[in-house]
Amino acid sequence: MTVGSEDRLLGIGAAAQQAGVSERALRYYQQLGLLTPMCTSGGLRRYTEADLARVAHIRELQTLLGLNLDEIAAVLRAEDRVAEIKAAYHDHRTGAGERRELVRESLAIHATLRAQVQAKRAALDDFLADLDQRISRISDTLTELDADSAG
Amino acid sequence: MTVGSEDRLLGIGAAAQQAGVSERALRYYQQLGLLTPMCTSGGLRRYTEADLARVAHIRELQTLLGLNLDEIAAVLRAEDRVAEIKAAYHDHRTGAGERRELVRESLAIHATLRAQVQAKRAALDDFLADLDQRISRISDTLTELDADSAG
DNA sequence: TGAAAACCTGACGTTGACGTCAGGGTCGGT
DNA sequence: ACCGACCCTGACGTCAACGTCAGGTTTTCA
Repeated sequence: MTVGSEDRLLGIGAAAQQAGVSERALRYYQQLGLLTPMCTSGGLRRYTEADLARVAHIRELQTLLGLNLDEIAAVLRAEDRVAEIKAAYHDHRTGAGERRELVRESLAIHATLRAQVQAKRAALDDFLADLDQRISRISDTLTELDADSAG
Repeated sequence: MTVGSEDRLLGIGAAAQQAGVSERALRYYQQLGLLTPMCTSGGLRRYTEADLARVAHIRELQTLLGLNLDEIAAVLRAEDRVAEIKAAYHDHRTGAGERRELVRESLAIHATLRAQVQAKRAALDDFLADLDQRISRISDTLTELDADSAG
C-alpha cells in the first residue's frame, strides 16, 4: 500500500523532537495507553510516522479542546475501533451485527466530540465578537485622543 | 448611571455559588490579583455584580482559550487599563500623550489576544472539518453494512 | 571491539489550581 | 447580649502532567 514511504523508525529522542514534546511525555502517553510504539529486541522504543501523527493529534485534543489524557484516551479508542473495523471489514469471522454495533458506537463517540467542538466554536465566536467590540471602542478612544491633540 | 441596580453585595459563599466556582477559587483569584472585592470593616469580602462578571470572564479565558491565571492576569490588567483611561478621560491631570500611550498599549494587548483567538478558531475549524470527514466515512461504512445485510 | 550516545526503568520532585481542615473572628436576627 | 451561620487566615494535601535524576542496558559507529 504505502509505496514511497521509507518507513524510517525514530528513537524516542528524535521522535520527541519531531513531535515537539518531551521524551518523558512520550513514555507517559504510552503508560496511559495513548500510544504503543514498536520496540527493538532490546526494548528500545521505535516510533513510526503514524505514531508522530498520533502524538500531534493528542496535543491538538489537549490544547484545542482542553481534554485531559483520560478523555483523549476515549477518543483515541473510538478512532482505533473504526480502524479496526475497517481492517476486519471483509473478514468473514466478524458478524455483520457486531460490526454494525461497533460502527454505531464509534459514530456516537465522534458525534459527541463533534458537538463539543461545535459548542466550543460557537463560544469562541461569541468571545471574538465581544473582543472586537472592545477593540473598536478602544480604537475610538484613540481616535478621539488624536483628534483632541490635533484640534 | 446605573439606576435600576440595587447593587446588592454578596458574601463569598453566595458569590461562589452564583459564579459556579468554589470559595477557595475566589480567594485564590484575589491572591493572584485577578479580583479585588470590597471588604467590610471586619474584613469580610463583599462581591458586586461586576466582580461576578469578572469571574465569569476569568473562567471563559481559562476554559475557552486555555490561558493560565498569569496570562489571564495580563489580559485583565489590560482591560482595567482601558477602564481607567476611560474614567480619567476628561481628567485634566492626565496628559494626552500618556493617555495615548496607555490606550495604545491596551490596544496592542487586545490585538494579540484577538490573534490568539482567531488562530484557535481556525484550528478548531480545521479540526471540525477533519472530524466531519471521519464521521461521513463512518456513516458510509454503516450504510454499506446496512446495504450488505439487506442484499 | 570498545566507548560514546541514546535509551531503559523506577522513583521522587515540581507546578498550577485549587481542596480541606484547624482555630478563631464577624454578622444578622432575636 | 448571644448564638448560629458565615467568614477569616494560614498551612498542609491533592491531582494531572509531566521534570529530573540515578544506576544500569542497548545501539551505533569509528
